[in-house]
Amino acid sequence: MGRVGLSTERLVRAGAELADEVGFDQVTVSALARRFDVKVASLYSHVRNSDDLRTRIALLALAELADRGDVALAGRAGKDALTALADVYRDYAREHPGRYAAAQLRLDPEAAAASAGGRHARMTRAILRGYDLAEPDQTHAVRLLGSVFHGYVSLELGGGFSHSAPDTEETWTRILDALDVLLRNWPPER
Amino acid sequence: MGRVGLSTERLVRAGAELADEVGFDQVTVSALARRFDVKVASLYSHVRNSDDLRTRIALLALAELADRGDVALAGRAGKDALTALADVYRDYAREHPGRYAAAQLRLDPEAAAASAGGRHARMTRAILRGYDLAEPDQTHAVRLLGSVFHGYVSLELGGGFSHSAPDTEETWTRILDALDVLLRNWPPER
DNA sequence: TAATTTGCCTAAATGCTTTAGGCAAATACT
DNA sequence: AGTATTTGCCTAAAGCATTTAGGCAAATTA
Repeated sequence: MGRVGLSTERLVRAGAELADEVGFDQVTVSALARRFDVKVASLYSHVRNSDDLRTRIALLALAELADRGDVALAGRAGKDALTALADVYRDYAREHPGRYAAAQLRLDPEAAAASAGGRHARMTRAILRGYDLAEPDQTHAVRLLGSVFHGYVSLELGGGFSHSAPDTEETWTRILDALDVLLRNWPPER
Repeated sequence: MGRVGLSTERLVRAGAELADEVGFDQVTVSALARRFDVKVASLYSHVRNSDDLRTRIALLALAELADRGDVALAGRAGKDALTALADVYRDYAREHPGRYAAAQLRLDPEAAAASAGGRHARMTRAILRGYDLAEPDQTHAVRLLGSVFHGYVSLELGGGFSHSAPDTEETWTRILDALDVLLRNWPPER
């Protein structure tokens, strides 16, 4: 009967933890209510609906990722920076698979604008300052890096590379080596 | 009253169409029943449950993709083959976004074994025959290609590259150019 | 201390999932 | 053809998630 002390903040945080434990698509208003030992309807004062909850978890994940990226990039350049940011994504996905899945949620334009999406784009661009790429090649490269990071991480997480030699650790470092080489020798438009 | 002529085959096919129209996660046994103008329970004779339905849609998508890949690769090698297979994935995802999302479904080991997953791996390896890569570099390269294809396609589909110049068409061809160069100059282990 | 706001509640409607059991149409057998 | 069996879709019902409306009591403010 006493008050548990709910708030949008706490719900989103707990929702993120729940996502990491049982998967983002298992994050439900009901499950969250159970976790707080509170009736379902009580959550609807703090969160508009199920969709709103998920969107907020996505925004949290994007912000956390961007924060980690900032830290990782500080004082680094070139391949050092490339590896650091790549590892941020990969490590985050492995530590927080549910949050990482949330970060992939397709956001409506309003939420997207309020998200840390811009910070992510800027971080990737910052890496490319260590390489000699003029526009529009820089944008092409930003998109390639985004594709590789996201693609590799989500395939690895989904078990796409499982139980096959060589181990994924080795592949990851070799892919980063290869990207570094590629960025230093970006082919001119033919 | 009369019989509509349901079958697992037809349900899965209709489910795939539904996925393309409203999104894979909106594919529900109920929605499918509505589409056939049949009571929900009737579907349970043809499909074990909701999960079974989704898994079957995923297997269909993987098989269709592999079929397209086979056709595209026939008679091609080197960069030609690389571009052809890459376009298969990208085009399929744009024509059938719901099926493509389904193909990303995490399958249980049994379903995975019965899936066309192996064909996909073989196709990518076939491309690499046009380049000079020995193991374990070949596996690293297979994983890189998988990451780029999947990563790019899903980011583009999710609107990750939207409303920004240059257009994604241009980026796609430049990324394939870059991959071709990279595969021809794969950096040795250092 | 009284007034107001806030936090969680009960109640109820709607919709998806799944199981159990039934009847009639289609198919196979004599 | 007539009978037996299988198959296809049905009704019924229980369980759980989502969402809204309205209420009471604790916390906050005046």
